[in-house]
Amino acid sequence: MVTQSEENYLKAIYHLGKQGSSVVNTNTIAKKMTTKASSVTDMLKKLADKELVDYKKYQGVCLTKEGKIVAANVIRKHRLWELFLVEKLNFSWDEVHDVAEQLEHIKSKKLVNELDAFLEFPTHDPHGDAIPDKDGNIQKTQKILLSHVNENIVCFCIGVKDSSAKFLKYLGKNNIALGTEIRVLSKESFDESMTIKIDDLDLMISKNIANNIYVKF
Amino acid sequence: MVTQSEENYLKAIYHLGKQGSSVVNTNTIAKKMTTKASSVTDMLKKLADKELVDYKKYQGVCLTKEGKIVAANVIRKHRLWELFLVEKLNFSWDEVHDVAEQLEHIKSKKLVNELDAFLEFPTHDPHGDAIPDKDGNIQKTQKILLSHVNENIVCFCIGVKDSSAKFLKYLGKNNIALGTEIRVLSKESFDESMTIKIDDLDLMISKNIANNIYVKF
DNA sequence: TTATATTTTTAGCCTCATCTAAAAATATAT
DNA sequence: ATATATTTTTAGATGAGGCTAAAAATATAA
Repeated sequence: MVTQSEENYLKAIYHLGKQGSSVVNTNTIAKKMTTKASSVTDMLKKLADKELVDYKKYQGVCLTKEGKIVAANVIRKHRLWELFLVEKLNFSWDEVHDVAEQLEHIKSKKLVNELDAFLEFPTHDPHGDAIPDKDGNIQKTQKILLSHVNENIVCFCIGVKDSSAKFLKYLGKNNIALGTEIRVLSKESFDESMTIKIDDLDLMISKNIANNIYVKF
Repeated sequence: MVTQSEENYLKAIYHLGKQGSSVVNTNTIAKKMTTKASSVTDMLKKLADKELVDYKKYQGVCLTKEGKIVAANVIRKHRLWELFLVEKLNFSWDEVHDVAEQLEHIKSKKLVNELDAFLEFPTHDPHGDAIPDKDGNIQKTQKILLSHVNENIVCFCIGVKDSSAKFLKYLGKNNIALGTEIRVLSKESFDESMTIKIDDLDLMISKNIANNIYVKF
């Protein structure tokens, strides 16, 4: 049995390394999880005993095959629940995270599969992140930062890098959601701010904003 | 903060006394929760400190007003989730319990209220038990055991006393569900078995079965 | 009413996940 | 290369929730 806490560590390692394949440091994990390095060390030992991570003292960790499957499954559940909350229960995309953090730990194969079917086998969550399939495989799409799009090009919002409630609220206020069409009108080379058109409305955004929106063509 | 374990104890006390108002013994709780009496005593002290129960050493416990609200809220969540699983995710009524035991502990006011609305403000769960409202008030309906119904009377299944998977499976096999019309054809005074008609099919049931089905007229 | 049985509580110990403080290993800078 | 800084691990403690075994309170029976 994998505990809730163990699942959270596996998820963090998965997110910090590329799908958990590259080595992640103790301190990095501690920061991500707002806990102490000593607590991380303890947990890494436990996860290593269970063969969910490859861990060498002082050398960092990465996930084993089994560890990746567990992590991907937790993330799958998290993202399915997020979508459920937004699509069926009127949550806005900045409200879903805390609840999904709880729901992702519910243990029931049937529940996940039925939820998946109920949502008609979605591929992406409300933030544009891909939902891993039953086997933990995750579909990669060509994501480009809005800040890298040239003048007079039309693109579509497919996700965000910063998914803090504050940023999501800002996007909501300016009618930027998943699928929203964005035309880059002009780029200011001085401060790298840009003017974009959304629903026939012009909007000036800073470099910082443009750097946190993923788009595709 | 009320922990998951505390919620489970409150729920047990609620179920064992009439809505937690009557005094419940340590051993009774221990049996219900398949734990040891000593563990129960420890928890009762903790709950008493938090003013969720009224507890006097050796004299048993009952819930305080606050304790009742917490318990009713957990039960409300449990029953809403059960209904969700059956109505939206194709669970059968003998499959829902374990998952609902997990889901009932998810903390989010918005989630419960939206789920309630999504299910169109239901009053009863898939086993026929009333769902407490937001304030913890529970609607009582006139429940009669099928075994007490007289010959030639028509009634409707509104719930079960025994909600074990085994019993629920038996009912499913014989097409007895919530709302099913049941006509009592004859009662055998010798062993108190009865013959009933369901969907034009005659069925012989033992006293034990008839004693675990609630009906109304 | 005294002895016996049952129930409940106490005392002490265990595991899990966390912490602090100190020690050990590794990395960086002069 | 040696001293200093940083990172990581170890050692020992804590609180929650559970356990066993023994003691204390209550209930039952002779």
